[in-house]
This record gives sequence, C-alpha cells and structure tokens, in this order.
Amino acid sequence: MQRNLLNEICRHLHSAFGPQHWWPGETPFEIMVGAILTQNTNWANVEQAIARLKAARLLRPRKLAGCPERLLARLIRPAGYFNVKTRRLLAFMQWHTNRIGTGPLQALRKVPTRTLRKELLAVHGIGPETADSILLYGLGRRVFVVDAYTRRILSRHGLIAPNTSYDDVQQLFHQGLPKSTRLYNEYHALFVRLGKSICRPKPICDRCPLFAPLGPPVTV
DNA sequence: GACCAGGCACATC
DNA sequence: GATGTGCATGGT
Repeated sequence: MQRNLLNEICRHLHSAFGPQHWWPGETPFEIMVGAILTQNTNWANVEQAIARLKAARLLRPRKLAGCPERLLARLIRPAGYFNVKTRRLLAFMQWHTNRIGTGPLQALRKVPTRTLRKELLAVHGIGPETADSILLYGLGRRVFVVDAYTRRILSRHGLIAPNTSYDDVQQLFHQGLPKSTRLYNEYHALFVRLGKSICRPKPICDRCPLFAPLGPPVTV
C-alpha cells in the first residue's frame, strides 16, 4: 500500500464524519472493563452491563476483583457470553491488581508499552485487539487498534489481503500515520464509524464514502 | 426467524 | 499453521 494513502484515507474519514470522542467511558478502569465486555458484542449491550456494574457499585478495581463469579455473571448478562466474560474479567483483574492495584496509573509511566502489551496478551481472554484497546484508550499508549471493521474495509478496497495478520495490519498504520496517540485514537474510531454505517459482513459496500473525492486536509 | 455486533480460546486436522 | 466451533444477549 502506498505509504501516505492510509493517512489520506484517515484524513478523509475525519472530514466526512468528524471527531468521534472515543472511548466512551468515564474512567480508564471503565474503559478497560468495556474493552473486554465488547468482544464480539454490540456496544449498546455493553452499556447495559456497565450500567448494572455501576449500579452495584462494582465498577472499581478493588470491588470488581473481589466480586463472586455468579454475581458478576448475573450483572454482565446483557453483554452476552457472560460466563466467558466473567472469567476473562476476573483474569484481567488479577493482572490489574498485581500491576496497578488501587494506585495511580502514573505509576505505570516508566513501564514500556511493549512490556505491558506482552503481559496483557498473557492474560486469559485478552487477545491483540483487546490488549491494544486497553493500552490505547485506557492507558494512553501509542498503539493502533485493528478491529474487524478496519480489516474488512481495507480488504474490501483491495488495500490488504483478507488474511493479513493483525500485527501486519497494525504495522501498516504504525508506519503510514504520524506517530500520535491522539491520531491513533481518532482514526480507529473513524474506521469503526464507517464500518458501522455501511460495511457489514455480507453486503458489499458500493456506497463507501472512501470513494468520494478527498476533501481538504484536516488538522486533528 | 435470521442476521449482526468494537474476539478469543480451544480442538482438530 | 490453518480452519472450525463454542460462547449468548439484545437490537433490527
């Protein structure tokens, strides 16, 4: 792919859709929990689960870490896969307790992103997309999140092969975009925005705004 | 009733 | 290494 084509696409998406203000969440901890709950799940369902956790006053590290499995499963039920996600959340809480505890996130400042990513990927139920969502949106690290929409859109337009690996797609973004956490945040959200509007798994998106003329450059 | 949604682990070949 | 399958709810 041409080096600056990706950048142009992202800028065009921004001019078409505007800023997305991601990730929806009041605290980094809520964002991290949401990243696990949203696995293969509609965000509206996740919101219900998060609201139930909040109502139960469990959306805080110490409380969630000590929450009995059955109660947690009952509360996150609207998010689907509730038994699976209960185990994943509690596995994540073990990492969170060991690494962060109830202290300030500032304490993580000196830990390299590479190290944190490796640790997260070792947690049961956390794969590359979830790890990168936690790193980017929860911890403010400069990693691009590659999700199903991003891969689908790029592959539909012949910009990548359908079976391109997660890490290879991520590399394209890391190499093709200015190295900016803010841009990575905004551009990933924009790919999801575009994907939600027109790029479903089955129908081919022949009205994709990516094919519209590029607008003027936009400062993000 | 069918399809879809901001994945991942595990079994099997 | 590649492919298939289970996990589950709620909205359209």
